[in-house]
Amino acid sequence: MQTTPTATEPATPADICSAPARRHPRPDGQDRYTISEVVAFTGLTAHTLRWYERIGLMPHVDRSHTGQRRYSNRDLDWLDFVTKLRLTGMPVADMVRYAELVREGENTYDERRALLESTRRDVLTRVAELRDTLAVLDRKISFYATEGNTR
Amino acid sequence: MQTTPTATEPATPADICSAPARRHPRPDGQDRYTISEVVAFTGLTAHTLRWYERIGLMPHVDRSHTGQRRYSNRDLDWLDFVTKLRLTGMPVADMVRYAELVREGENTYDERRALLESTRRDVLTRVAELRDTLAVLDRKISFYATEGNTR
DNA sequence: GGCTTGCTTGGAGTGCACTCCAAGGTCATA
DNA sequence: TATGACCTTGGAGTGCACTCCAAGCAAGCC
Repeated sequence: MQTTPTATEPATPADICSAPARRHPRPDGQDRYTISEVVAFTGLTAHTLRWYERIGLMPHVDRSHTGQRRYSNRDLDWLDFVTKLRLTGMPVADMVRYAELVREGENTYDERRALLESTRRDVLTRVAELRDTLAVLDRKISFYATEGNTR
Repeated sequence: MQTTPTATEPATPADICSAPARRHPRPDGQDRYTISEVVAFTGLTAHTLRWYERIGLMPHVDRSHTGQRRYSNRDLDWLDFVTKLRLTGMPVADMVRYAELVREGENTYDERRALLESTRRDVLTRVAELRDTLAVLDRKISFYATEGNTR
């Protein structure tokens, strides 16, 4: 899963001074975060995080001795990646498929690469479409800006 | 509504030789298309076209003497634009708002421009996000391509 | 005239991605 | 040890953007 020990930026400071130093930013923590800390990091809701786990999009999250979730930096990396995939418009089902491949081990490298390459193509198409749209928007905007100096 | 008489490319030829010359490609037709012709043009379904009209996303489509829809080139231009907006991820409600402004006339130019400019900003953000994602994908893909020469 | 194909409507149904709820257990601080 | 914020679960609910359905009218062809 080629997880690099990514040092992320301080992220949203949120209410860092109201509570007794809730230890928000990722870098200075150890490797066990509560669900609400992960919420603060990723911008996902707790509901969504639990849901991701239910549908098999998260590789088993560790638990405290009382059964509460404790996310690792590795989990956070995974969530970052999933978030990126999500905003390409990739369906959750496909992401689950990828997660399965990761669980299955190294002999799925080929299929994983194929999946990512297909996603890559989709992204390129999407970018091209957006550029097109941008051109249309610019034409309309400049029309409204010049012609539309009403009042 | 600054509708330019856009001459579009031949689009999908479809089953142009099976039926008695169904007059598919836009350019050579006059200004009245049936719903199924519009389906062939836009790739939208008839359901969606009727739904767009119901929710106020279409500026009143003309009807035949028996009440069937007859779309004009102007309508087709509008649909092209709507389709572009749609794939920026703009919510349909916002597009309806824009359609309302168009119906209200020239004194809404300012608001229309503001709406399009905000959309434009969204598109730029989106493109930047996609570029980011592309970088991540490329890293992973090249990892799988080199490291992953299993078998 | 009969058949097929296409169009009409209001309203109900679908699929996706969350999003929320109730009921209860846990944790940190005063 | 009590208070209040936080966490747990399964299952139900939500919002968006379609998508489909049934019932019926209309047009073109044999």
